[in-house]
Amino acid sequence: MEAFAENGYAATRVEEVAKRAGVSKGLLYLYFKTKEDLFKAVIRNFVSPRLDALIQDIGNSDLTAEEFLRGPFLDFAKKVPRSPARVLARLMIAEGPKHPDLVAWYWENVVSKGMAAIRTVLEKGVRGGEFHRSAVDDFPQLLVSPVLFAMVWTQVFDAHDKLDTDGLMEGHISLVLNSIKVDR
Amino acid sequence: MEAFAENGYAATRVEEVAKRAGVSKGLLYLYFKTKEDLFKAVIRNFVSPRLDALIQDIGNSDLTAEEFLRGPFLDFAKKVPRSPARVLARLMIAEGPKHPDLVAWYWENVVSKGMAAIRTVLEKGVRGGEFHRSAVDDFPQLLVSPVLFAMVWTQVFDAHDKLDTDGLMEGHISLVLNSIKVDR
DNA sequence: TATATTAATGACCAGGGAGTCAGCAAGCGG
DNA sequence: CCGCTTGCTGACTCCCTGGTCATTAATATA
Repeated sequence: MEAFAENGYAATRVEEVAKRAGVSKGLLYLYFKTKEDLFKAVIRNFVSPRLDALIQDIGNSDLTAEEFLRGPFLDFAKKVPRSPARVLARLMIAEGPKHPDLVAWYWENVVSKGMAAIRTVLEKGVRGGEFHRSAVDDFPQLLVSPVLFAMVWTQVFDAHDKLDTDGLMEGHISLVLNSIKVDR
Repeated sequence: MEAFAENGYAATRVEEVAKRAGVSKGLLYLYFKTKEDLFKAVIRNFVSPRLDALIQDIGNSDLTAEEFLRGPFLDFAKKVPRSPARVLARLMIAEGPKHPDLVAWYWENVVSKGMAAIRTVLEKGVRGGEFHRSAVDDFPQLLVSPVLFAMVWTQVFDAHDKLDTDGLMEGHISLVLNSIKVDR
């Protein structure tokens, strides 16, 4: 994963992967048919455990929708943009279009589930009278877009302008809540 | 640009670029010292004219801050995610870390200027009593993050879930305005 | 200890691509 | 018409890397 993250798929040498793993190139070809196979396996093995941990982390709590957004969701949003997971985002963006089945897998196992989870929370907020109906109901992506943005920014522009990702996320959540909360 | 956009830097053959340009590989090496040189020139030549056009487009009008966001800014935000410019974003994300001087140039000529422009508009809104002070003043990135998000989404996940980018942008702007506008 | 089976190595090969360069073509000046 | 300059070509070289496979090491079995 480190190797692919640093150099991208095409520029990464299989031998380099082998070296970092402390094995010979030949061994990799005993376990993976091709370089592409290896790549896909690397991605999947990177994602799966983290995904499980995340689902566990967020869990099914009895929080209100706002508490959920200010709590577990904000925690997640603060953590991810500086975690190793951000390189995954860059890889998926860069290499995705060339590996459609990998994207399909990622879609099914990560993105669509995440989206569904967010929809559920928002729906709960609306039904419970906490939130107005608003654009985020139709476009839950609006809740996550700063997360992706921060992941990208920290990898591309950090040297030129270090982004306070925690502040960004807090600002984002408060901005959104301020817009959708039913005021009493 | 097409070639690099399709395959990424490493997987693009210089000969392929030459073929699409209708010249020989040798000629490219008369004008560009190396493949990397060629790549940087391609990016710069792609960005520059569009940037000029954009600046012209937005211009200095006498719109209120809200009118500006609902007008020229929203137009821009709707147009970009499905324009050829989106492949540029993918390329910068994918290849940026390997070409620091290209990122530096892009930062100076595009990103920092864009950010400054947004700050100016928000500042005007606040000073004119249209807007509250809010998180977007500290993090103007929050205004653009859905644009980047949409550019990425349309290139990676369109096959699985076609995103209504226009709707997303309209929703975003109304959400933000709803949050920061001073109500009368 | 001897033998069979499984795990792992790394030298090797074939294909491909970045970069070079001798030479061809086309305009230009006399 | 002829030399001269400039623009351009594509065959060639050399290196690199994905993938193979004969060989060796380690482990299990008898």
